[in-house]
Amino acid sequence: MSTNLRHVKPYEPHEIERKWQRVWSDEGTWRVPNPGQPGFDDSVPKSYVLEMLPYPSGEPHMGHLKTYSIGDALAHFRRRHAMRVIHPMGYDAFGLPAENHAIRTGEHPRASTEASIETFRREFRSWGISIDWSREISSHDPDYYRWTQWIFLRLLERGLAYRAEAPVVWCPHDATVLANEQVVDGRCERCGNPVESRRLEQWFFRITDYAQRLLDDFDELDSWPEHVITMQRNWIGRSEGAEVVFTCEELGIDFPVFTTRPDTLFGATFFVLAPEHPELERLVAGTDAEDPVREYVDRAMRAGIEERSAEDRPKTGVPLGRTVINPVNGERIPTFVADYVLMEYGTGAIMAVPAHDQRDLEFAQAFDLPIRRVVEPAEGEVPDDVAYVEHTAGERLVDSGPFTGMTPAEAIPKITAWLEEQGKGHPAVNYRLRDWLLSRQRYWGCPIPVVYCEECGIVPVPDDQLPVVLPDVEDYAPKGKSPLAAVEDWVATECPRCGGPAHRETDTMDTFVDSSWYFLRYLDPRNDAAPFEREIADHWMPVDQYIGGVEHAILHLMYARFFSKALADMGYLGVQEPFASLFTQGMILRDGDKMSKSKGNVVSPAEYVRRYGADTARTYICFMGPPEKDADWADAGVHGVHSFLRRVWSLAQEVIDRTHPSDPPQDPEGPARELLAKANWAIDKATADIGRRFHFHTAIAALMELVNDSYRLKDSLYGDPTGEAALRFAVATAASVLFPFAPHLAAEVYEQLTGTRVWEQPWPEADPALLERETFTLVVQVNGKLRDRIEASADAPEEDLVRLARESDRVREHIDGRSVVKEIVIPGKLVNLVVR
RNA sequence: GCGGGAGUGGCCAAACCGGUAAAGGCGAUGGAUUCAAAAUCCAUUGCGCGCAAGCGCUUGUGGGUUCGAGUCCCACCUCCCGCACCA
Repeated sequence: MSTNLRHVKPYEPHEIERKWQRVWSDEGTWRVPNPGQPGFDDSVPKSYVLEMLPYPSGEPHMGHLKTYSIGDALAHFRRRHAMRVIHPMGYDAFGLPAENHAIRTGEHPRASTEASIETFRREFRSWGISIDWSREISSHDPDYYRWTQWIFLRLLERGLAYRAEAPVVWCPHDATVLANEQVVDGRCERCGNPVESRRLEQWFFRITDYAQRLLDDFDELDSWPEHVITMQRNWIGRSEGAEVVFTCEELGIDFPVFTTRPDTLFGATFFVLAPEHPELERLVAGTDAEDPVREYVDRAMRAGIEERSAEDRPKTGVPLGRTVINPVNGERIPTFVADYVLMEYGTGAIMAVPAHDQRDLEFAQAFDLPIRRVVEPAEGEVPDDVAYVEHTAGERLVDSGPFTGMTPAEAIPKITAWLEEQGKGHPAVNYRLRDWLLSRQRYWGCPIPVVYCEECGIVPVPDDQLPVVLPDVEDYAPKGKSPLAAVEDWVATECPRCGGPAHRETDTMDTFVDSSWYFLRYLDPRNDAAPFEREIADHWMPVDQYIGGVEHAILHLMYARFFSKALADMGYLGVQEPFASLFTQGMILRDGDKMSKSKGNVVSPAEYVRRYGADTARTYICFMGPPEKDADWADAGVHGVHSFLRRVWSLAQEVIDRTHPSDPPQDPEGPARELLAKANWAIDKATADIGRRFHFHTAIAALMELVNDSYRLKDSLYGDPTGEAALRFAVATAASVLFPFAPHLAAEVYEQLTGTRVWEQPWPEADPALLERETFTLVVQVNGKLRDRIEASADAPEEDLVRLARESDRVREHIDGRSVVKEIVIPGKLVNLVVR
């Protein structure tokens, strides 16, 4: 039995952490050169390990600690597997919170943001994260946003950025437009207030051009969580069907509609336009319907998007008093305006088939319109108040002219082909994805580099005049246009093309633009001739492992994919997909809840680093459970991990004190062999858990077992050279494998034991001879129930195992006269005797 | 409604290919140490019956496949996440 440790020097995390942080900082340990720079070595593979860059606000929170603890563990693990790891850091510094703070306090967003960056930088260093600080960037730095503007101009030249009037989402509280993606349940993602629909002229990126490629290229990815791919797939929302033209003869207007069910065309009994539809005015101008329609449209536009999309809302609408012609049968059907039709999906107009669409059915019932079934199931009745939309075997078209009797699957291509012959339609693919609205009527963002000239219209700012520097303003309050509009001497400029009077664009860019290419700037951060050199980018890209919160599953990740594809198409980049592998971490909770200031349950990393040291905080984060899952922060758990680290420290101090450096023993016996085998088992398990699955918690648990066994066995090992060598090896191994999680403690202990720097050592490899056991515990079952465990020789043949099993007293009791009808033998594991 | 994920001791969790369910941690109990407490070290700790050897039960519920199921199949219940009047 082990006794209390001899008196040893106590574990002083702060002293150790300060020491190693200074070494890493002074020596630039984590710097990695680019191709062409001194020290560049292409003989080992590169690995780009990247965590999502932080938005600097206040101080880092637990989520940051988790992201960077995971990423750093991986970066260290890969470095020690002979990879050149690039592991940079930067700040997503533009954004609303700093600006809202400025509105309240008058403090310039630059001042508060840079103060926060200083705090983040200091804390990241205090965590001992292995960053190549020479590559640090911030999106609000003119040296950075100059190139954001440059990329915008390239997209503009290529027609991928454009200005257009369109129905857009407006947040009255933040007084700016938003991207569709920034609306959550009809509310502004930032401030939580209901948003409205407005028709405004805005800047867009033509991401819809890339909809199909954004879907197809999921195949190119190495390892992304399936649910993230699914979320993006749903967001892009590809539907196959047909575009069909309905014509208003009286006015000679064609109305194309998109449908996934051209087989139900003969069931169309009316036609509906969205309130935002641009042809509405023309349809009703000068008719009796004009006033009621205008009133309905006004009301629909005033109602918030949240209200409009509320569930179970009764269908409303107004007849237009016009008809359109159904191209398949020449029938004139009435037209309506109704807000259940959305302008942003399809063409903003639909053919209504109440028999086969639940929404159309509800509208038809409310307005007493005919319901005509044109697809019949093979058997069974369909209730009157339910639209028949299923696709079942044996269903057939009815009352559908020449297509009657076909199955829907047959009819869809035939009807579409017929429409095409008539010039009334064609096969079509529709996407739910909308173009990315990038302009914001706010101050703290990257200025959009264009001017408006009375003669020349929209004129890009020439490259040699970039950056368009964000000027200081007096008043940050939003007034429906950007605060920049008030800076008259900045706004007034001359046209770069004709030299005449012109004014600058005063909107700024969505901050997601800044973060759509930052991972490329890290690669060539001081380049002042281009955002990055293609050769350098192609060397490091793609990001081999990207790590961040699942909240960016759609927005950031899709935008960055789009930017990469556009840059690749323009020849600036050699990869289509920026992030080969993605890992989405779970949240840190407190008492089962998200941490938030309003709940008062926020715990800050700094407090725990101060109390226990960074190694404890980081190791605890990695020990809490599988990192992809949410996990509850528990002070008792932190304490447990701290005890473990202290056990490692104290054990090492005692071992250093009582033993002498030596090589690991060659072929030990007894407890020395047992401990050596345990150390090799721990290496094997931790390597697999970290490398294959990111299951740091089980890797750390294996180290706990190794340390526990070392405590249990150490007193029987002291005094014997072989035993002491095994003990030294076990403790050095524990430190070596612990290094990715608790780098300071591990570096200190490893140096004490071996005189070398642990990060310069290759990752340990388990000795196969020591992974194999001479004996194993044979599990003996009778009829599948565990009846005995017998120590058996590892190389015993199957017959011997069966014999051992049958000879067991406990097994014989359970056979008890019955006969063994089957013997199942799993070598090295168990024998199951089936008796009857 | 559509799509995705999850349910294992008092709590967090492990069990990777169908083969000893519960490794590791927290908590709890007992002991050592201490004037005492904290800290530390050691031991016990799924539930039930039993003095004990032992026996039985146990992975949300109910079925099935199998010599053997936490793991595979079917049906259901509960919870979480994403999207949602998407034509």
